Amino acid sequence: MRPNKRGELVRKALDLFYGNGFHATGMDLVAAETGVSKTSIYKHFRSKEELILAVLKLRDEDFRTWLYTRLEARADTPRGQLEALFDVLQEWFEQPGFQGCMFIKASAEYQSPDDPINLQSADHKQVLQAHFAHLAAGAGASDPDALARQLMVLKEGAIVLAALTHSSAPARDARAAAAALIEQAIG
Amino acid sequence: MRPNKRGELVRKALDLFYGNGFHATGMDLVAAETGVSKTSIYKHFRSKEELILAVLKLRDEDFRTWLYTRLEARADTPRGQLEALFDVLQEWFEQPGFQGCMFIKASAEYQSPDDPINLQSADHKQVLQAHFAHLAAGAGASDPDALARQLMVLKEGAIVLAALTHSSAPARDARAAAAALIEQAIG
DNA sequence: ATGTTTATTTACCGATCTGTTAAGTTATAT
DNA sequence: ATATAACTTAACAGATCGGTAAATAAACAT
Repeated sequence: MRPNKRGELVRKALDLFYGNGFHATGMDLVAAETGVSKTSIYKHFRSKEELILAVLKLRDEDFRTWLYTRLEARADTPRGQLEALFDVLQEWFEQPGFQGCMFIKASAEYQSPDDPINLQSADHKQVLQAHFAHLAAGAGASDPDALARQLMVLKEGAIVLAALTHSSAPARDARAAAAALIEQAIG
Repeated sequence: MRPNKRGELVRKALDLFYGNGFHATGMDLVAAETGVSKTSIYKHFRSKEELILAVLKLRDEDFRTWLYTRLEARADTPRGQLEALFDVLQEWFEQPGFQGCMFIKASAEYQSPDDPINLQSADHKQVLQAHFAHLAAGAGASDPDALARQLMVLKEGAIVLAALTHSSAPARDARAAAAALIEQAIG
């Protein structure tokens, strides 16, 4: 398989899993939609689980790169980027294909605490929280970790409700709440 | 089927779906675990989807009854109940079988916007939000709906993160955030 | 040109999926 | 006692699940 063909496969599999769910998307469909035969898929991934893990890895990279880039485009100070978080998330919610957070959905379908899919999803959230804590520290927050955790709560809540209501309105509610919390934590 | 036998069936199906997921739980397993034959199940529910909808209806009643009861046990004023919300949620997170919000998981697996399962999940959130708005109005909030929406964002975020991290810590972060928002909205 | 690897198609495996059919059992009501 | 309904077991569809084996075609190096 050409090296970039594998990337196309994972990327297309991402769309299928994201749009239809993990259990509901069979490997036959993945093969049909990617044009890669099932035999070839299983040459590169020993199981469906391994393919899902590769998909989640790609999603983590894509999403974090996109988020960080959009935050930097909106503000060049740590505090400004924290305040811009829910404006950027609102952009995401308003994109045509928005269907919620892939990691939340993955851990909802594979909820055993020691399932690799669950662990990798938890890791994604951990990396994001560390980034927010880094920004909070740069902005001079008295307790950067606490502010980061609070922003994470708002972020996950906004994503879930935006997906459930098919509306970007929760981003505005979260934005208002975040502004108050940031003001309180930094001054 | 005896009238209470049907209730036992739905209740046991709830446990199975909640613990294993919806697609991952087959009707054969439901029949085996409930002791109700598959034929009898299909006498009362025309499809798996109808059973799931009955399960969600039961969950909505159970959860809201439990939540309202616990809130009233902790405070007898609207504002007090709003402030107690995340203490009560923390109780939930620390219960042995806690596995996140069933409605979020249901809408994650059946994400088509017009899927009855998705619509019923959205309805549950709507009813809860209306209750919070009622409390906020009783507490004298200047914009009760806005406060209710913000609390919903915190609530969903706390639930998702508690499930993902297998910890009740997000309840404390959400509690602190909620206290600031309530103080700001009511004074 | 020839041998070797690499990828593809096609068909298949056993298990499980939702849902049904047919025949037998149990309980209830008259 | 007997008719009727409720419920059971058991087997069966037809489709799909994740995953493989064998045969074929294309790319490659020598």
